[in-house]
Amino acid sequence: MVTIKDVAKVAGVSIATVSRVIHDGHQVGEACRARVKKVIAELGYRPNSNARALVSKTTNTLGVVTPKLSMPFFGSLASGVEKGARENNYKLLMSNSLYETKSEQEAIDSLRDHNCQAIILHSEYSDEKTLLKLAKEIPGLVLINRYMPAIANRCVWLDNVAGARTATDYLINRGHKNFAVITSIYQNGDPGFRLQGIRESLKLAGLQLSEAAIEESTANMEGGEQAVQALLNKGIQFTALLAYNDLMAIGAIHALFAAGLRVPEDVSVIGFDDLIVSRACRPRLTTMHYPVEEMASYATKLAIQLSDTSIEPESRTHLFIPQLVERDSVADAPRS
Amino acid sequence: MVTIKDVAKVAGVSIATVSRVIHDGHQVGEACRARVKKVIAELGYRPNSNARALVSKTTNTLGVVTPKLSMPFFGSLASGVEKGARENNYKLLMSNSLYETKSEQEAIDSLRDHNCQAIILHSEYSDEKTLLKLAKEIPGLVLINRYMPAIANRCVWLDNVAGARTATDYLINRGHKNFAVITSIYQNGDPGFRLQGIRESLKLAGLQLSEAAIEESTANMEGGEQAVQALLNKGIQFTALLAYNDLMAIGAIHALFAAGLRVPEDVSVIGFDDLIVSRACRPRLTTMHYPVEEMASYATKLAIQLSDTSIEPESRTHLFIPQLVERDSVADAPRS
DNA sequence: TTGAAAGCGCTAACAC
DNA sequence: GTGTTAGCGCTTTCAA
Repeated sequence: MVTIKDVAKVAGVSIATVSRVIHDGHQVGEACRARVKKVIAELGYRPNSNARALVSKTTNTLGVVTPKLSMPFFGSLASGVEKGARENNYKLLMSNSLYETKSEQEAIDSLRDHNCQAIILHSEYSDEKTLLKLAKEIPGLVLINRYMPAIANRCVWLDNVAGARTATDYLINRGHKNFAVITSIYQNGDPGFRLQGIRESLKLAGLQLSEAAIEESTANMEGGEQAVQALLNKGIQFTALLAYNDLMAIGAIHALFAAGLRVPEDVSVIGFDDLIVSRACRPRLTTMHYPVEEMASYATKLAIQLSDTSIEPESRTHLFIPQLVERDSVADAPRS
Repeated sequence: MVTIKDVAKVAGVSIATVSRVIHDGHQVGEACRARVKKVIAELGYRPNSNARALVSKTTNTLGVVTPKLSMPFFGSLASGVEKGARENNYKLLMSNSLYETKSEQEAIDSLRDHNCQAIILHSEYSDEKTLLKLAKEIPGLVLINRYMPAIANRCVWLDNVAGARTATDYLINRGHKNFAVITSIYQNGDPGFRLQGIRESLKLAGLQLSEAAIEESTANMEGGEQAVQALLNKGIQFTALLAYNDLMAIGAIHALFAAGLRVPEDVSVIGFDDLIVSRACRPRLTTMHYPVEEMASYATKLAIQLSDTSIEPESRTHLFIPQLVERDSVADAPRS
């Protein structure tokens, strides 16, 4: 490993001078700078970032904590963070929380040991108190996909209620009157907000949504399938189905076809998230676009900005609005 | 920030003693150890990993370089690495190469600056010379999804040829005689091997595969669609279609249905990779399972092992075999 | 414009 | 058992 000393020795200068030319210091003579640069190139010298971090206390390192990278949604989130990090010349430290409060905490601690200046956290289960405490301790902490009024300027989140309302209104405008909903058994966070949006829109339109027409299951394809089967078994009549997310919507489509119903001719189905799978099913899924990757890059830049405590943080909110993506799983309500 | 000095002062011992109890040193008195531990807990002391890395030259940090995290395949890869890292108590540094040789190199360099001891690299475009040089310099470097005989014991790869043969043989055994193939325009790496496997099996079975029945396109859904349209436009007759990967297979299914052909009744389609999308399409895709996540964890453990140069590396090969996953997109050849 | 030197937080000899 | 001390590679005063 070639160190700053080696460079200094070969170039015949002091290590201070080498350090200066690395930092583009203008207080170095032309000839000297050129010589040092040449030696650096020849030796292939690269500053040791640990040493640098130790003395300067600035690591240019950013951490992300997400539940599980193998889920496409979080892959996109990570990708957005990576983009933001790269553009700002930051390194990216990554840790999965596996949906557990304990490993989430461990993940965060480990990032702090590394002097991460900025942290992007996707937390569903940690309670507000923990998060608030964390936010106080780490200036560069940004929450993604969660909103807490007390630290509003450090939350990058999606208006799930508005998204669900857009989806519901769209179905209403297409003439649908009989709705069913499949959602997650865990109603805290996103699922709860989306259900709320659905309820609001339906109520405003004077439409009924009986509790029996709301089926809870796991938030994946299998869950979607089971939920629809349950709905069908109960004899619920519906021409429009709102799913908590794309995966459930796709499971629903499978179950619907299996039951001899056509999508969208008999039943219109709408998803939420706009994952890549939504273009894989047939019919292609109409859904609400969740701009995760964009939000993640945004959150990254925000976190980096906030980590510089010399800058007064703006007290603004960072809210994104999901957009409807029309594909082929929704049609006008059939004339009955 | 609380340092080892603070702990020493409060506990009334020297920093060396604190360091010893941290490292579970058995050369510390019972009472003393207990007291130090108590102080550590009270103060919430956590060792600074940069300082630690600087002096001990061991960072317990592992890096991954993949093209793009938002692609489900790489998300799974990253997830597997994360698992391996977590299990070995390593931190994970992540960098996207975006399919460019230049940023791939930058990504690797940045990992080296951080004293990563182990690196998992998914490289498609770097040439062998570069890779070989890198491997020589970094003992803990492991290549995933690429095989180079010179460093066979540091490659974790998939037998694409065998996988393609399995897929092809399966179709042959189902009575198919008229084959078509859709593959990537880039034939280096995976696509080339898979095509080779197809050719081998077909030849062995005495079946023809005209060049016209092989259509190249981009390796995604759109590409799959276009390729099938091109095949159809050319008037190619086929009852079995082998796709380079799941995404192309799904695009193919869309195009087939659009053309009034049924899958699998008229045409059987088989994919490769077994991404989550393969369960999203209808019919569900029969495909070859690529155990990325498992391979990635394996590669991670291997890299960590190799990075410890005191251990003699085994000179074995790390080859994984894809398995057939039967779902609903393949049927017996129709009687003509 | 350049160099000497202090010190970031920690580990690991080496003393006692 | 426990303390003292010399660095790890670097940045950053402070002098010259």
